[in-house]
Amino acid sequence: MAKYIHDKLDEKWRKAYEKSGIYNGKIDTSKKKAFLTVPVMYPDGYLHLGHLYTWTRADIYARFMRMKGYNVLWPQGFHFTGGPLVGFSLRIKNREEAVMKILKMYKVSQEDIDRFAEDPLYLGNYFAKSIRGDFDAAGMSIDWSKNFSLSYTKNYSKFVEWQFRRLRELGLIAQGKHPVIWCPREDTSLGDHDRLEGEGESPVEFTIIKFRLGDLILPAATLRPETLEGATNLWVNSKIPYKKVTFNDGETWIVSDKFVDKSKYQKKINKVEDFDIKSIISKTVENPVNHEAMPILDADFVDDNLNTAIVMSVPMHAPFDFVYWNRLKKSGSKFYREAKKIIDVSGKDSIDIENAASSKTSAEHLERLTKKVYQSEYNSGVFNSNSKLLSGLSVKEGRQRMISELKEIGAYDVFYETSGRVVCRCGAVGVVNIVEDQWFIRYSDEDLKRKSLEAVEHMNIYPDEIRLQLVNAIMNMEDKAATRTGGLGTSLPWDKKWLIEPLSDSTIYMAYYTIADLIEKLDEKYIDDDLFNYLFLNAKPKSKYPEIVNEMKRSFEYWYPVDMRVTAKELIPNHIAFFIMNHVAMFDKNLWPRGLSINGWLVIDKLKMSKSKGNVKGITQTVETFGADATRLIASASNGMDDAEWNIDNVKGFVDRIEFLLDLVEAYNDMSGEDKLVDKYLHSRLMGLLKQVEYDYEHFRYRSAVFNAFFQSTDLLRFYLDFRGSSRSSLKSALEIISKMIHPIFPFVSEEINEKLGNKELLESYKSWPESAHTEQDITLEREFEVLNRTVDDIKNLIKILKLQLKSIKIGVADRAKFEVYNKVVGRLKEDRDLSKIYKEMGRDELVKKLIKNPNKLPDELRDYETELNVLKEAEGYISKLFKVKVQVSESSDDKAIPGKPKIEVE
RNA sequence: GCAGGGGUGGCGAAGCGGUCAAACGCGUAAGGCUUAGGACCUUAUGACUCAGGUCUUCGUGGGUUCGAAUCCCACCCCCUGCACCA
Repeated sequence: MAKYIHDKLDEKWRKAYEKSGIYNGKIDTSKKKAFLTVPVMYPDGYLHLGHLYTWTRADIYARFMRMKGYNVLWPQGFHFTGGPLVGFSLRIKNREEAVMKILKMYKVSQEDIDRFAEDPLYLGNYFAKSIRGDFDAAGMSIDWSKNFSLSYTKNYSKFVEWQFRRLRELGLIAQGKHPVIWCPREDTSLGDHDRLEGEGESPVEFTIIKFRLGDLILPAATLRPETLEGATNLWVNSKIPYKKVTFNDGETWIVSDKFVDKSKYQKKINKVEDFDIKSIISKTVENPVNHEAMPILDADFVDDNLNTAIVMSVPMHAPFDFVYWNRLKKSGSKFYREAKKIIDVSGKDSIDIENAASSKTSAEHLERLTKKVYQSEYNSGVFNSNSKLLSGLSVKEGRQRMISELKEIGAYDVFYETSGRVVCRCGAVGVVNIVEDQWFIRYSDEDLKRKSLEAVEHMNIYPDEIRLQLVNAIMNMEDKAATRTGGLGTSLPWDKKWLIEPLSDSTIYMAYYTIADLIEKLDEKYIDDDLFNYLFLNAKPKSKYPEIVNEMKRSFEYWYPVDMRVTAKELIPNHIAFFIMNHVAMFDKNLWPRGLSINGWLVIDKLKMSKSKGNVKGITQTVETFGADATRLIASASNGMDDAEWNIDNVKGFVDRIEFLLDLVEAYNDMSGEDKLVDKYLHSRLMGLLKQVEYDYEHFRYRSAVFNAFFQSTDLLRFYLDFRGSSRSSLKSALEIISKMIHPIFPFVSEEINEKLGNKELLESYKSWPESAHTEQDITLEREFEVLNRTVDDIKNLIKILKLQLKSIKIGVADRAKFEVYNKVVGRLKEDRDLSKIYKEMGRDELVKKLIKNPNKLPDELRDYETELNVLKEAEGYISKLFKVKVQVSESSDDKAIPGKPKIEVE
């Protein structure tokens, strides 16, 4: 038994590849090129199998392409821009428990931990190194000579500055105001990852309707200004404190105490005074649109965490309002009057608030109901004649109409509120701040969108469903805020207080890979916009450049555009869309991206479990335990972008089969059998698999690739040996094909097999992928081997049923005449399936009756008499070995012997 | 709300108009092996049968077709993303 000792084997071949320099992309104009990239990652922690999934998929592409004769460049950089490194450093500084536990688990020295807390760059470089080590251990064929970090590498920052000046020249940069969730304590924007609570919450625009009470303004905040004509009153809450705020524009508002703090980010405050809300309860304001009187009433559901804490009451369109309004009716209040319903919803979406909110009045129930009412009215509501202003309009139209009406009469304002509670890591509750001078990239530009869609149309996208998603993402693209105030990054060249944020400084960096190593050798004085214009936009050179610049230009022109970008699906609506759109904006059409391959998430079941046991498996540990090749099996977790559950038990079957192949590689040389039908079958099947596997690799269907290239092919070999196949040349050729088919996925073990077969060259050093096109498959023969397998199953079945002590087996293959009838029926069935007609045409043959008796099981494959007979005859020994009795195969004219289904007699 | 994806056996997951009771893997059961456990091997795993047979299933309800898990329509349910944040 050959033992699969992966660590030795891995090391041997890793070194061989390193020495060969195959991973280093060198210009070779005699070869077609393939430029592969995977997005840069943040070096803010250790790599785990989930990350490795994407990179392994990319690596398989790289290796497959090399075997197909392509010159492959696959560089990899890291991303330092923005918050992640700074954030991680801060968490270490705060000695957050979860973070410290991980660092301890990986045995990071105290000295390093202390430096992490002070120096995010040190931290980034530390983890970048660790991640590189993991990639190498797992056999990634990355060209590290072109590694750099965004935007930490100084020359890359210059490249980004050039990009932004160019975008500005193209009219794709704009400045404007922008609502952002803000930490009032730290005075910075509050990103998702900086939040203790409220991930995914965003600013929501509320309409403020100004109700006037003398000089005072009662600002009711609402998401549904269109219901104003159905309003009966205002609600305030006497249990919460209110203030009288005078703003710089001269208006004085009555609002909750809590609102005052929030409002200063959106309006300039002049003066704040205490206010006794009870002093205005029961007074009346006027509805600014229909001039009806609206009393100010007390209600304890008014929440001062939300907005102004002045609520416009619309009982027939808001369940909470209805419940409280209904109480007035019951208590016989003088303020009660009939509330008007102004929006109708037809059909089954209609909700009767009177019914739904009368019996059950729990807050949860009312909240759910509110959502439903809001949705159904927004989607299919129409204003009825109770609304003078909006009658006949849909709710969507009515809202716009009402807003312009309110603007006209000076009763309109807006206020942004967070869509849910947001809490900063520092503990402060987040508010919405309106940033006045934010810089945007104008992704909404129609011309840019149009050209980007054109780019997408010409891209190879795997799986192709992604194309639709990408088209939608681009069509719906709005302007993107491209700058921020905190974190790491490149300053905006014309407004230095801003840093270019990470999704905006990482859109065309793939072009920089092609010069990343060379530019470091160039004198700084040449590195400016003129250089980049010359290199990337083919502008006339402004200076006389040293030779290295021409080398850079040749490199860019050889490798560009990006042929394949491999990434996980969450980047489609943002990074991938930006990547495409910036290429379209900056570069000529022939430099636009050409390919995209998307994967889902990898869910690692068993590893999580072992983690809780304290038995952590990072990449290094996994590779040490199972070997690089076995670790790479994760790539087979899924065919497309579905999330894949991965179970480390899969590795067991892998080792078993690898050892089988290694054994066979030792043993095949001693075999000396003749070539028989089974050898033809073996070859035919392998050719079929090869064709399938090639398709699988080309379409990034790696689950299927592993299944066919590895599991199916080893099953086939096992069958061949069980069948007593023993041809030395057949086995050698089979092992050769299999080792090549599995090589992109299992590069190291396949090289070992390849070497033992006597091949000296590395499989990626020449065009080694076997051709399958010229070799015809023998489908008829394959079918007859299926007949054999089915017959064996049937025999097993019979023995079980009869419970007999088996003495001998007789197999009767149908005679030549039956095959003729059979093939005639099959041929006829290809024309149409009118069974009664066929029955008439074919005559009252017993066999015809049998064949078409069950419409679900109509035969559809032609069969060959001689092949069937010969295959089964050759299989006599095989069947005899299986059942350990004498087997006799002969022709039979018995009715039970049907083509494809021989007669079986057991005794 | 907008956009995208999905509902198949105990589980994961193939199939995407015709040998589909449904690949492959896991789990489970029985047997072999073993001092025992693990690993490994064999068999079974929708129901009813017992000479290779029959019936019922692929979210729900309709439709197209000789034939549908696969195509069309409607409905129900689930997941993901929605931007200044990686």
